[in-house]
Amino acid sequence: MGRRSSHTPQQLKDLILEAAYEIIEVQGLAGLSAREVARRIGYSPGTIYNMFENLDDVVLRIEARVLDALDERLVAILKEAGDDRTKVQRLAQAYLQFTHEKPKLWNLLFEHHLPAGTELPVWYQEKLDHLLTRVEEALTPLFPAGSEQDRNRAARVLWAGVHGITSLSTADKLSIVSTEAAGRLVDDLVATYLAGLPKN
Amino acid sequence: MGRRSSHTPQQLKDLILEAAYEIIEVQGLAGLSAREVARRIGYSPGTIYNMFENLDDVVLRIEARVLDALDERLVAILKEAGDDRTKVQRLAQAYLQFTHEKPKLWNLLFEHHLPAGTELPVWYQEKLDHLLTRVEEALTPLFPAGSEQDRNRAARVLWAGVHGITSLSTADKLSIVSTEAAGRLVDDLVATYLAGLPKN
DNA sequence: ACCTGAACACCGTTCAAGT
DNA sequence: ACCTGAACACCGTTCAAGT
Repeated sequence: MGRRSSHTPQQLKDLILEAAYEIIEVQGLAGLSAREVARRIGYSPGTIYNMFENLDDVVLRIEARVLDALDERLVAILKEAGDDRTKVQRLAQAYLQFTHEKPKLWNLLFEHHLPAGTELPVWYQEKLDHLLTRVEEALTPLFPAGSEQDRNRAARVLWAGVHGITSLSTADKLSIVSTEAAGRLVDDLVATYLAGLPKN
Repeated sequence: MGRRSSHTPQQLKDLILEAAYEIIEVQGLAGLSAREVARRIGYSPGTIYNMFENLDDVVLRIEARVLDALDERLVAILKEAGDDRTKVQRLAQAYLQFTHEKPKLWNLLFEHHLPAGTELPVWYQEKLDHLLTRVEEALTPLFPAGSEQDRNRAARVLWAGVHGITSLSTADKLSIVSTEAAGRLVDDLVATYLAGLPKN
């Protein structure tokens, strides 16, 4: 059939991504389908495949938006004035808050798996590395010069630790009842871990 | 149609669970379908629904087996003699090792979501609580009497922290390269966190 | 050139009907 | 009583054909 296009390719891509974003935000990855996206934007399913390689490609671009949104928040905190340890605490709390605000979108990053044999794109790994860099930055004043390796290990441990708390708490798998309780665990992790670092 | 049953109901249930376990172990949750299970055991798809409520019910029972298998390992470690802090380290390493041995089965616990509005069954929550109890047990000698609340918070923080490291490392989202590197992060988390606890 | 929509190969789940 | 398998309402993805 075919009809005269009423959208530029770029507009069409954005339309698709917006629709996918909304579906995931409300219903999670399980609610997403190419056919549902097509229905919402008033195009046929085939159109999705004219604009993107496949559904995984669409999902990966939503993930990119989520990673960028979190990065913005972390950057804003790093710009604030404040005590070094407090800044690390704020980063951790910002992560927790972000995941509790948009749990389905955040969960997407861990629910979604590429088919076996497919690797995450390089730009995706770079975005992850970038987030880790924000934590490393905040930790720099707490480590003596030349101990980048220790600092980077600490950044990974704290990052993963906060991730574990948020992940188990949003999944209701930590036998805690509230977001506040999760916040206390995050505070405790950061405070106690930092207190346990070798003095310098 | 219908044919004379060649299996007792219990045998049939076990057959279904075994088939589902194998599919998930090799292909992950994405590879599981009621039709594929039926094919493997030589019954029709409808039979799955005679024996279980639905596919989620089957998956939940696989999850139960996984949780039980981890619990067994933790119990074995608690029975060993050894330094208190070392025991906590061993528990954490056992968790890491378990998740790296059976990554798809372990991932199941976090990939699988019940439909909106459905809650995890009570027995599932109890199994989770039970695992947490193992960590609390190992931490008891490290806390003064009467500080159960602090101890339980520490157990949750360590549990979630180790979970975060294993989860991000098996998903390749921590910019680390090896299981050994993940092991070092786990050691560092436990050692540094325990070192940072208020002295008693 | 752009977009469609039928087609293919799948799903989960139900339930009337057959042995 | 037990089990089937057709039926319903979905999927992702492709690609010949229509405008």
